[in-house]
Amino acid sequence: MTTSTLVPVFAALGDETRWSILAALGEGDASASALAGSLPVTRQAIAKHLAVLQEAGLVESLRVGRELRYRVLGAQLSETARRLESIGNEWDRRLSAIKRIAEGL
Amino acid sequence: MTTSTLVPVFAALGDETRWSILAALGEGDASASALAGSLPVTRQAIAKHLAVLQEAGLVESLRVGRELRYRVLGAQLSETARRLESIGNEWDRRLSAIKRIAEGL
DNA sequence: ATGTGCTGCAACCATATAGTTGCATCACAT
DNA sequence: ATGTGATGCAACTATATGGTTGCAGCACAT
Repeated sequence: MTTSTLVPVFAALGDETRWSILAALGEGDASASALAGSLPVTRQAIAKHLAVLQEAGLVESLRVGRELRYRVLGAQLSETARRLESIGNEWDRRLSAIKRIAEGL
Repeated sequence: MTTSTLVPVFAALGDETRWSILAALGEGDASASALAGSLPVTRQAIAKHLAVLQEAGLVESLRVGRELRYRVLGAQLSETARRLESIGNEWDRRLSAIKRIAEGL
C-alpha cells in the first residue's frame, strides 16, 4: 500500500510548475533534462521539483543508462483522493447530524 | 457547484497547522480567538490561515454578534477528492494501456 | 582517447510564508 | 459611560521555497 503522509502530498500538489511536470510526464516517462526542454524553467529547478514529488510518493525514478527517467504514480493520486474523500464525507456527515438535531428530527 | 481552482486548494491543505485548524473546526464552528485557545499559535496566525482556507473555498465565515465564526465546507473536500481521483485514474488508465501494448495484447 | 550530454552538488538571490508583537477599533454587557 | 473581549491592520523577523548560475563528474559513442 502507498500510505504516505498526507500533508506532504498536498504540499507537493500545491504548485503550478509541479503540475506542469506531472502533465508532461503524462506524455511518457522523461528525465529532468528532457523536461527542461518543454518547460520554461531550468533543469535544476525541475530536478528539485522532481525530488519533492518523489518524496511525496507521486513519482518514481528509474535509471536508463546515463539518464534518470521519472514516471507518475497514478495510484498515489487515487489513494490520496480516497483519503480526502472520506475526510470530506466525515465532515458532511457531521454537518447533517447537526442539521438533523437543529431541525428536531 | 464549488469549482475552485485546484492548486490553491492543495496548497491550503499542504500545511500541518491548517489541518489542526480544520480538525478543531470539526468539533464545531469557532472563531479565530476561540481556536487560539486550543492551538499553540496566536490568534493572528490562525486568522491568516483561515483567510487562506477561505480563499481556497474550504471554510466559510459567519458573523455572530461581534465574533466571526468559521465552518468547514466538507463538500469542497469531496469535490477536490473527486477531481483528484479522476486524474489518478487517467494516469492509471494510461499506464495500463502502455502495459497492454508492451505485453503485446 | 576524447568530446558530448546527462546527472549531482553548491552557492546564491528574491520572494513568499508562518509566525510574532503592538495598537486601533468596534460591539456588547454592566 | 465604561470596561471587556472580539476583530482588523500594520510592521517586523526568520525561515522555506522557487528559481538561477556555475562547475565537477560520469557514462556513452565515435
